[in-house]
Amino acid sequence: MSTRESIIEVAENFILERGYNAFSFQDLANMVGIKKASIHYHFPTKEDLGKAIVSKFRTDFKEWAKQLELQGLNHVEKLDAYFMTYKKFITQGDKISLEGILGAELNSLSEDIQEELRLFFQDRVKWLKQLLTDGLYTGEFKFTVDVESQAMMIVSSIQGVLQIARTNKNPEFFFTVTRMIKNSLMGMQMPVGVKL
Amino acid sequence: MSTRESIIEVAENFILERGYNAFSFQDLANMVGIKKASIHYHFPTKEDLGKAIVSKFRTDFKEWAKQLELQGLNHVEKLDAYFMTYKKFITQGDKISLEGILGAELNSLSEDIQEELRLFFQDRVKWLKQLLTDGLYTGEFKFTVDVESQAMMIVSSIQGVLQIARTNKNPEFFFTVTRMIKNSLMGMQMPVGVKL
DNA sequence: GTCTATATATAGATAGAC
DNA sequence: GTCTATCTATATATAGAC
Repeated sequence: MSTRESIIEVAENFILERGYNAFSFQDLANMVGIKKASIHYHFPTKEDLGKAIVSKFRTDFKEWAKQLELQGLNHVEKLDAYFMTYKKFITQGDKISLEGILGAELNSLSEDIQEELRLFFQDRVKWLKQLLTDGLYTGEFKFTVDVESQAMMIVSSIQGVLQIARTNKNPEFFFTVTRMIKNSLMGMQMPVGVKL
Repeated sequence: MSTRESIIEVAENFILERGYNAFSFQDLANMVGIKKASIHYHFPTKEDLGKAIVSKFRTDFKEWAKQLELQGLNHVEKLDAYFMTYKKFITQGDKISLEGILGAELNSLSEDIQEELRLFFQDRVKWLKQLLTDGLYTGEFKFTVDVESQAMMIVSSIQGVLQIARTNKNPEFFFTVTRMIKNSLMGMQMPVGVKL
């Protein structure tokens, strides 16, 4: 892995763990094992680094979606796969989603990063809307609200529960919420008495 | 209003707008109209100020809940009132919820503030669970999942949608999600074709 | 209770040697 | 591409006068 890639990886972890405003080039340098001036060689400003990371997330998501298509999954399985992309944040390290942290810090970020974040959000909503539309058509999903609202509800609750699960040190919340979303979409009722 | 109260009010706005890590005592001093050394007289450290603010939110919520009881509202109206406590974040200023921003910045906050935030979250979930339980009993609410999961779903989606609505400059998302929550709780179906 | 002045540390960033 | 050295700005925080 190139130094540039190492920097991005370390910075990405810092952002998801602590936030964009709570790590420094010095922190990066320490983790990567180079001096902080060297970080500036790869990313002249912190903003450049921030943009590169959000951009990478967009690219990675598109690649993920492309690979997913090759797996011949049904729409319920694709929904599960979508949830799984978030599961690692809560089970592997003390992280939340990129949208969650950058959306929270929004007004302290450069306009460029904000815009890239909006595009990232739109990518995901667009993908979800397509999934919901297709799943409705095949009969796998049975909800009655319009797909846009349904997609909004999904992204909102995922983003929120990741933060809430971490704050309260209870990863189980994540699974409770994703299970509810899934059951709701499939027109099923949740078994009464599920305890947290 | 005392200087101490002014400081808290200004700091509160900064936190909800930019986050805890993106405002300084100098910023506070400028807004309040005193020198930054004077801020330290009221709050020796930034952490003291942070704790005071989360603590104030807890007190305010308890007071709000107490006042609400005096108004003789039914459970659906109480739910609406709960939503309204968040509405101002999105309509009055470019803010998100305290849980949202501090939950996102969690790992950069002191353990004391984290703990106070957990208590704040628990206050709200406890209140919601009681509302849901009572509303089920009266027949105003008709959901079948356990109240704990339902409460989790509500707080998650509210927290998430506040951030998403702000990021995408679309306050309407907030109303879409709260309407869906309400309809879901009341066992109603959302009208098809609601456009965003 | 608010001020001026200052201490100390660290932030983001650049210059220039190797 | 990485380093040492340095710059400038700003952060949190304190001392002590008024």
